[in-house]
Amino acid sequence: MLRSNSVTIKDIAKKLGISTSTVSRALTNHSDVNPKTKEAVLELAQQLDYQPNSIALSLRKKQTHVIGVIIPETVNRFFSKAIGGIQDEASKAGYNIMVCQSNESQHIEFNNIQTLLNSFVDGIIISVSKETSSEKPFQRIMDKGVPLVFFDRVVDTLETPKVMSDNYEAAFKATSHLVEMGCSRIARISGPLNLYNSRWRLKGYQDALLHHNLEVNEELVIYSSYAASNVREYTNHLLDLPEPPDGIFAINDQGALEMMHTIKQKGLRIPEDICVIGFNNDYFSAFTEPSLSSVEIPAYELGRIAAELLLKEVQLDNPVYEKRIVPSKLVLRDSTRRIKG
Amino acid sequence: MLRSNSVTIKDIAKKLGISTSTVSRALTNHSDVNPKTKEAVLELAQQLDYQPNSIALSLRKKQTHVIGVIIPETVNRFFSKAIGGIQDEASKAGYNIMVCQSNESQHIEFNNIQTLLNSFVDGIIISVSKETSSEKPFQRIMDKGVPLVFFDRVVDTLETPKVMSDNYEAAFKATSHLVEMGCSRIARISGPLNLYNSRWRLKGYQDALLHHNLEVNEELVIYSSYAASNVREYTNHLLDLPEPPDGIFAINDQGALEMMHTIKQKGLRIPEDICVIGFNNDYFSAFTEPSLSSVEIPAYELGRIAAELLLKEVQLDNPVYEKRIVPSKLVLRDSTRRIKG
DNA sequence: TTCATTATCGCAAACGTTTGCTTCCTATTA
DNA sequence: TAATAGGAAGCAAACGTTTGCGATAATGAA
Repeated sequence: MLRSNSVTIKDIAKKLGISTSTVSRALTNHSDVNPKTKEAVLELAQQLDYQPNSIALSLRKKQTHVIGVIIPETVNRFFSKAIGGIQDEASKAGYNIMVCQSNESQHIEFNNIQTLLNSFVDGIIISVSKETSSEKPFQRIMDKGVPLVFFDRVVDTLETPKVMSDNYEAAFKATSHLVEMGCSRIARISGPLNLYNSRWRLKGYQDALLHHNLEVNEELVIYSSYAASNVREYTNHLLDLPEPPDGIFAINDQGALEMMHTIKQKGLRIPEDICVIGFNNDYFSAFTEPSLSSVEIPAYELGRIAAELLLKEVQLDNPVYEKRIVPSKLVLRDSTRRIKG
Repeated sequence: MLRSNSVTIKDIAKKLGISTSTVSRALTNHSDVNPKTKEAVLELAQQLDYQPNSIALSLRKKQTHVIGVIIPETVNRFFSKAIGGIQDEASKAGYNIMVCQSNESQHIEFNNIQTLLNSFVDGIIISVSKETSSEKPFQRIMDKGVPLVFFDRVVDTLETPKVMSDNYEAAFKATSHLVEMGCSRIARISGPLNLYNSRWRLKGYQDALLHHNLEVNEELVIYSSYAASNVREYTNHLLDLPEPPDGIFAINDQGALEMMHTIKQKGLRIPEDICVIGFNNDYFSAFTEPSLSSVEIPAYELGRIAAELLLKEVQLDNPVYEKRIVPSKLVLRDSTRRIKG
């Protein structure tokens, strides 16, 4: 509030008996300024610890050097890693980021967008909430001429840069791996199908089964929200089936961990009786009992590339609708390591 | 860039044939404006989807409604939870947050401060890096009249609001619990001692031992950075001691998990041969084998309170140096559950 | 009718910059 | 010597608001 009045360009001008224009030009390395006065300005600026007022700059230049980021939630390790990538790339270019979380709510997500637009961010990077079904809010961003980049959870129908992992292929690989380990009844815990990712992962899972001449059994597919609340419930449901699964492709490592816990409580052995593979390769997965196989999605890289694409869009005037796919990696551990059945 | 020129107060004024002052007054609910014109302004504003330019407002009012947050790293679940608390509290008051991570580097932390000050944030919430030793940068923030609040990792010598957990008591409780479970040679993995938290946790550990008439044995204290790289190394070192520990108070759950893994590989049983207790109660800790006892620090609440204190400081003009301690909670599980003796 | 009061509104400055245009001065050239 | 070029600097507008002050008109009272 009573912010000690910081030194402005005017102070320098007054103290040097010159006009603000000249000071400005000296500071911004423009032409039309005598080397001597320029030096004097720079010296005084340094001495007075002058810092340009970025608010005034933003108003004048109509750009804030801030990019907005909307993610479902920070506590999700995948997204916090992605934020790291975004931030590193942004700060390299002199940009700051303003993070909002949608808490997986379409409504909050909409508010976030409003907030960021009102703050005049130079661009927005977003990974949509699992509720999100309408593309209107995003269309609105684009209509306003604000660069927009999707990452991971994309809205595929919009003509704007996107970066995501090879969801289909990742699921195909993971499922095929289970088959190769001798599993024939493979369950899949799927995310909500309005998410592009969930749809393609499910398709990858299904196609992998077909590719190995296995039938796709709808009773082995669980449609879960990402909330971890009912993991035990559907795990027991699967295990109590007349013909229970002998392999599980979980929604993520967190879910897989809890599933393994439930499975073991039931007296079943992993991987002998049932194989489990996760998703995202969380940091604890190497230390679980048994250690958990997983699919590694390079979250940091996803974020970094998203920022890269956005900055390209912000700085150049001609938009390029680039769609970048980053490869995933199968990380094999004990939870799927068994002699072929 | 080619941001479609949004509608301003001028547009409304022109279209209504009145001055911008009147429009402003109508919009801000000031006096001195005819109810009829006011209504007309409001209606047109709505119709044109007028959004006040927050940049111009910031310049004029000298406040940005943005609060800066500096944390060691987003991927650390403790801090991402805290961010959640900060954000929820901030947005309730119409504030946005700008997050920077120091990556545990004092140098980057300094840059972050610079960045945030240049962005004219209305206040700063910070949890210092583990490298941080100097208090100068923070003094500088305060000298500039920018409200500053520390949370969790505080610099205790500065006269500014702080919120933290009861580190001493938490460590005392955890250590005492191990003693009560029959441990007499309890190892402690400590964080770097320039951190206030680490010092007090160490003291709580030591005092608990003394309180139970056990000797404090320096060879059982490992000074670790938070980097997880050398966990296996020092775990083996401890286990290979002539008189190895029969209890471990780990630096956090992540470290504890890896330690448990190493311990089991060595053929030792948990908790029979050695008890392990962690810190922070990570979400996987209920599912490890054995499940991991831990100390729960309410990170979200810590963040929320930090924002609460900061906003109080921002909005009122007279600063209050409040120091808030939030209680921790022992979460007991199988890794310390054994018959005494 | 006249004066004072009040309601309503506009003017213009201010926040801290940038920048197109103008101005002034010096030095070069014919 | 006069014309001109060009270097160096200032003026003022602009970005979108808010707000103190003054202006105008209408209203009421005397």
